[in-house]
Amino acid sequence: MAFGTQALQRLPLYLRVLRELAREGRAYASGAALAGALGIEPVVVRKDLARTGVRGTPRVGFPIAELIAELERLTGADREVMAVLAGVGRLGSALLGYPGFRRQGLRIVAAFDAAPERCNLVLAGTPVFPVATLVETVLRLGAPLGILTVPAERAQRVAEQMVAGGVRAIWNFTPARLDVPDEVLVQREDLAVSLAVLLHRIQERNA
Amino acid sequence: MAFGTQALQRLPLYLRVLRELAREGRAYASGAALAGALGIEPVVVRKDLARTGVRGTPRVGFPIAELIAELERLTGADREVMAVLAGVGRLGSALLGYPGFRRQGLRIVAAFDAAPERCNLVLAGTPVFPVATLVETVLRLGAPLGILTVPAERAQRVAEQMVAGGVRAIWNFTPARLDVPDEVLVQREDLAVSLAVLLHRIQERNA
DNA sequence: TAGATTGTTAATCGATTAACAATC
DNA sequence: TAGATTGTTAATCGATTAACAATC
Repeated sequence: MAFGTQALQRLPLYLRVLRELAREGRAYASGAALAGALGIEPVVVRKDLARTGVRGTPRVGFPIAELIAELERLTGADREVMAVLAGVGRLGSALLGYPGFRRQGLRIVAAFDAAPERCNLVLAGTPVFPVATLVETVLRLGAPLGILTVPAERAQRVAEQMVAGGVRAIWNFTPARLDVPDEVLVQREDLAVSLAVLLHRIQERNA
Repeated sequence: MAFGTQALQRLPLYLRVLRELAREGRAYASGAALAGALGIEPVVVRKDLARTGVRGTPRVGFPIAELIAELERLTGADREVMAVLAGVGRLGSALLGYPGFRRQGLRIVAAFDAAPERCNLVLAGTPVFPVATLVETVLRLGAPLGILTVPAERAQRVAEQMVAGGVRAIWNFTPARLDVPDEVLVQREDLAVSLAVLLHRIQERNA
């Protein structure tokens, strides 16, 4: 069963609430309880959960453990994915230190930077290498995912090196549009876009 | 004319391409040129631009300067918005140093942190104060926007302090759901959600 | 006039919401 | 049996795509 982008974005939110409920010792959760915790409509929850294949019981709710397992599978949290990160600036080191990623199955196994003074360090458990060694290191490690946090003007070149190293997907935190082969999946994470949306909404609300 | 979320997210992308074209000395851009640069369909560009109210000329294209001015207005980049930031950890300092925000009209006028050793510094031009002074400082400055980059377990409390200080909107970088008055706009920026979407897509493509 | 490009209307697609039947 | 909750079908809404008319 395929999930649309919107439904997909809700899955990790359900997961978070369900883990909280599991920690409290609950075994079942109603759609209404999940909806309430997230501030969304119960029918949305029922539709989403129906598509996971996990069946609820009327008057009882959905089995939490089963839902967690299935949602972890759907969000990729049940397996480890090796990643490399290029660009150990402020944002790059913030991502290296982000504790939640590990829980979602992301293993950043190597980082790269152009500045010699940032190389041969270990940041948050991840060794930092000179960017010149990126292609060979990614090839050797076989990491399928590249995280791009370099300055925008270097983004295309480093992306190409990642592709040469064999990554199948790039998580692009730069505003640059990347020209890479079709089979390489690029997900853009653009704070400037988010800020523009936020500022527009603030304006709209003031009007 | 109201923009939906999707259309709204494309506006800053048009803006970026148009600024680039303006820098090259171009005065007009066709919808097809914009579409090509962004990898989207020309009809989407025409629809979006039609809603800005800027009219194009057949065989010529859209007037770049006029479009830029209108898109800056729609994305809030034509006015300054004062913001305060709470939580000067790795992510918080990354945001303080992000050069693009300034260009979009965001002025982070004060930052706050619970750790004394991070207070009374100036980071990327922004002074850092003890979080205990947040309410009074925000009241004094009149900043309408709060940026929340504290640990998740402190998010609710700091959000309440921001609201007490009078912010009208919160840009929430924590995974916490915030319970604030309805009139306070909350925009969530959840990297865990993005990562889940990315991992799902990687899995899907491998299947 | 011919051709390229904008602008618009209609069709399609996907997501959300409403209504209600099924089930424990 | 009654009532609460799940599951599903139909209606609505919004965004995208297709087709084509209008314009320079």
